[in-house]
Amino acid sequence: MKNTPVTIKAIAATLNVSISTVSRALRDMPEVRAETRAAVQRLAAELDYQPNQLAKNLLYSRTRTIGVLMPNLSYHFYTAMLASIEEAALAAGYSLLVCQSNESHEREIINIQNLLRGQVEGFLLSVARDSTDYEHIARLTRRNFPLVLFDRYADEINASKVIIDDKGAAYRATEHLIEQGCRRIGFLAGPPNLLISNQRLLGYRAALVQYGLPLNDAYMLHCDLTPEDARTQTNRLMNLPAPPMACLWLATALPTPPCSR
Amino acid sequence: MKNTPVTIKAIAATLNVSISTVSRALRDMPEVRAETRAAVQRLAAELDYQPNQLAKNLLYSRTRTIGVLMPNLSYHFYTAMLASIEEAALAAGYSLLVCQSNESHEREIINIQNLLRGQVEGFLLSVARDSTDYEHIARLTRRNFPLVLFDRYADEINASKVIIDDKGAAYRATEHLIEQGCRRIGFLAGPPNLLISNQRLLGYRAALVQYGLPLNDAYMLHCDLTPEDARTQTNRLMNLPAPPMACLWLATALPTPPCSR
DNA sequence: CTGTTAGCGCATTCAC
DNA sequence: GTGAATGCGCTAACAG
Repeated sequence: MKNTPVTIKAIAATLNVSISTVSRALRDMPEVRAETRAAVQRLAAELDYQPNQLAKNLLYSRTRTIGVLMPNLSYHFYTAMLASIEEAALAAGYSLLVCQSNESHEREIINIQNLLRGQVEGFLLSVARDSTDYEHIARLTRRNFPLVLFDRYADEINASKVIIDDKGAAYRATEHLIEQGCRRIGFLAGPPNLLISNQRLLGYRAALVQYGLPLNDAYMLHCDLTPEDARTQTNRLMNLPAPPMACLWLATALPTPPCSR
Repeated sequence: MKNTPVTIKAIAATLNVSISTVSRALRDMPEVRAETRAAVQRLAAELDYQPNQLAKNLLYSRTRTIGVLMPNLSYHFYTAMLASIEEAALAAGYSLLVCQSNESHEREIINIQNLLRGQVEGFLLSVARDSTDYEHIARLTRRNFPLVLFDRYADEINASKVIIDDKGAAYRATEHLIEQGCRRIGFLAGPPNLLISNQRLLGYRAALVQYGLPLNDAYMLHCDLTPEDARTQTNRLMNLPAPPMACLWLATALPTPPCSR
């Protein structure tokens, strides 16, 4: 059960050298006689010695672990992000402590606590749908704790952010539809308390205004990111007396719709 | 930058008590005078004292962390599993170190190394598509390292397994199609070196035999789990002179097909 | 009720 | 070249 009973001390004892010599030999330090080093390394290999990372962690106060907090991994967007994050982390010799908030504010708080307890060196996080206040995150930034937000963010949070130009992108997408000849364009936005929803909505509205099209509230619906609600809201749009000729979705935030083919 | 400069020792110093008293007070041990405990706890709260988990880890040789190795999180099946695993882990006070092998044998080996280094207390893993030998996993079981396989397994691996009756399920599914009147049934199996692929294939074949239907090799294709190959193999089936009237997929292992609606 | 000591496994001074 | 001693932060005997 015990993972690694074989310690540096044990090696030192059987070889009749000191602990520090073993430590040095194992790390190929120059000031160690070749024969001694060889002997130590041979025995270490034989015993399948594994340095105790826990001890090193304490000594260096480092864990080489990054906490990742995702709203929901059933959105393919986040899964794809996770794959990339993992690749970069692996290349840098880091591991990932991964949690999902399931879009819940409370879960987000609990998870942050939990990750902190696991002594992550920093956080990557995308805020949950149901998070409205950000005190739990502010606590991190006040401590100057390494933190990067991605995709979903909030102006109140003073941290590095990896985001897109939500407003501009929505503007250009809307513009494209207008240029294709669409005059009635629907917009299925994400939850109203998510900043990216509103930014995109702004872009959409700006484009309509710019092109002299009417702003019709019936064409702008919010969706709470569940497949059910996505369906409900879509139906509401399509059942309008004059249904939209095209519709923009907050695609990255929507769960992959069940595929019926 | 330093996460927790405030240690138990610092508190002890400012309060003029011993380190152990602080330790005891903080953990609500009975043998501490009420006033002392109150004073300690007040100061600790004020300073936002956080016990150094690294030190505890070393002391107890425990990390409360479980390693999870998934073939690929873009398969919705694994994402769903991860959500459940996480829930159970959280409830038990554990964190998850998550890795993806991306179906690669080498990545699987590297990830196991990596997770071990992160000092996980045990593993949950589903073998990668490209893993043919299992020496890297045997190394774990030989050490008696806590390990549970799920979904994908191998007979050579001597560990607890959370799996389904692949053969029986495929048998019943095939039987169902036969009862619906299908006489030509296709079977799109997973990669040949995945045991679950073969188990399901066995069930399919057994059902055909049982019902006196011919075994036609042209109806049994392997698919390497990429969307591209899934499409290719499906086309091969459908372009047969007498294409199958129905087809069984190794659904859990296939990536969610891009949804075009 | 409280303080002192020892030790988790390792790296790192500082001596010799 | 090598060894003895110190400490990372904390808990657990063992005294008082």
